Amino acid sequence: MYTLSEENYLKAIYRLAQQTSFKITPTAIAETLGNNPASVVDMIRKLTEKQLITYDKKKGVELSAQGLKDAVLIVRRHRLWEVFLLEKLGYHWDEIHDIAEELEHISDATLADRLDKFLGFPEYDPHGDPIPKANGKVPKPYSVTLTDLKAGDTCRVAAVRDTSSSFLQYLQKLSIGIGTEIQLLEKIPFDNSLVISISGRESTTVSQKFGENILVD
Amino acid sequence: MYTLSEENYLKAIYRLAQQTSFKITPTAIAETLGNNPASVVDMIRKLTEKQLITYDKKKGVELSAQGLKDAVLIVRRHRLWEVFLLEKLGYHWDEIHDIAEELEHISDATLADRLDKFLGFPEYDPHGDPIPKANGKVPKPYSVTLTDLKAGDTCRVAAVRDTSSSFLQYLQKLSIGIGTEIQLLEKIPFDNSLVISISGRESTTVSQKFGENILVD
DNA sequence: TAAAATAATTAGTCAAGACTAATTTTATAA
DNA sequence: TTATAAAATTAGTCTTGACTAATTATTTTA
Repeated sequence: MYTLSEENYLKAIYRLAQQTSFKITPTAIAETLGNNPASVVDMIRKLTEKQLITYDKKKGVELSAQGLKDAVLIVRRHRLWEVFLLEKLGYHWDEIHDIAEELEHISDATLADRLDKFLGFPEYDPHGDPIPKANGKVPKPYSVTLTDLKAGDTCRVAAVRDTSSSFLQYLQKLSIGIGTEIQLLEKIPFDNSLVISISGRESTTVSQKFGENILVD
Repeated sequence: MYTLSEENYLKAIYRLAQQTSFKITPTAIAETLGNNPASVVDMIRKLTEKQLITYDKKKGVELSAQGLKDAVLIVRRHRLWEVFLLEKLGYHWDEIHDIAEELEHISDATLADRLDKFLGFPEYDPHGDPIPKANGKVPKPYSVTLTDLKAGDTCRVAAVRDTSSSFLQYLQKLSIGIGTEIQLLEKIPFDNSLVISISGRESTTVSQKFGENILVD
């Protein structure tokens, strides 16, 4: 299909498009991938030539129909492999992301669909992200974060935005997983820290950054 | 661990060492990988620097202890993934090799062992090749080929040497699989063709090349 | 609006890993 | 044993996808 690099750019652009409503700039892509903006400009040229994206100073980078289709497939594969690693091979929450980053590039045409069937057509991956369907349809992802709540509100954790093992290990330590009930007790105006109660237990304080990475139902 | 290329060279050298008793030359490696001998010489230098192989005009290329260990792990991963693809995802015999060529490079440290356990510690892959154990021990592969038999001998197919889909599809057409009974009726001296009876049915003639790629029990 | 800061781009470089063409070494055959 | 063929090696090139440094555009901010 494409090179590893091309696939990673497509995926990064797709993720940015999902997460933010701002236009997608070379700098934003560079930050996402940990690359130099100059390298990104090169790849933008390449992907534009292959008609996988369009780039316009005003509108930023956008996926073409084909680019979107390809990006969705990569995300589908990633999330299916995560389910496999967790459910079938017994990995933990915080271990699966990096392995799925490799597995998502396996290119066989029928692999994703076979895996999907083998796993029983799961709707969400272990981080709560929706798994794109075989037809390319993507269930609407959760979008309300803990920081969007008002003091006093109670919710359940539906998904996590950051899937790094450092974040997931922190969640583990706090006994937070998908489905955990959280009540927002207070927002500290100074730095937007959040005082929360996890599963009805005594209160804990977490940062704004933490709250922005917890998606709730 | 290593680059894709390095891993493929290690695997190719390992396979050659298993298959032939001749010394392993740059040309032989080049043929195996479909590369130019000049490229092979470059990589021999690189792998020698990394102490994964030794190279001596007299002895040819040999894997070091470390190189052997790494090569065996790659082969272990390849064969385990083949079992997974066939048994769990329902792929056919002739489809799994190429996908496993990609999957074998997934580098997580515990993946092979988890997969092994998940699959129930299989001894052989779908082509009859022995799956190296977690401790690096490799069960002795089958080594007697159809061409080694005498006219009149009967045997069972234990493994196939060539795992290309063209060969496997040919076997499919002849209704030959692992375990199939074959009797060698006659060897044609002119070109070493073999007249065989498959599962006791009427005779078929196959080439010497064919016979060399069927390992029997 | 002009100055300063930030972002985007260009130009040139580098490493990996392939290639071709040319040369040297080794093996085979007359 | 010399001539020829085959194999190995060297030298130089190419592509991919990164980089840095320098330059040009575009935003912010004073």
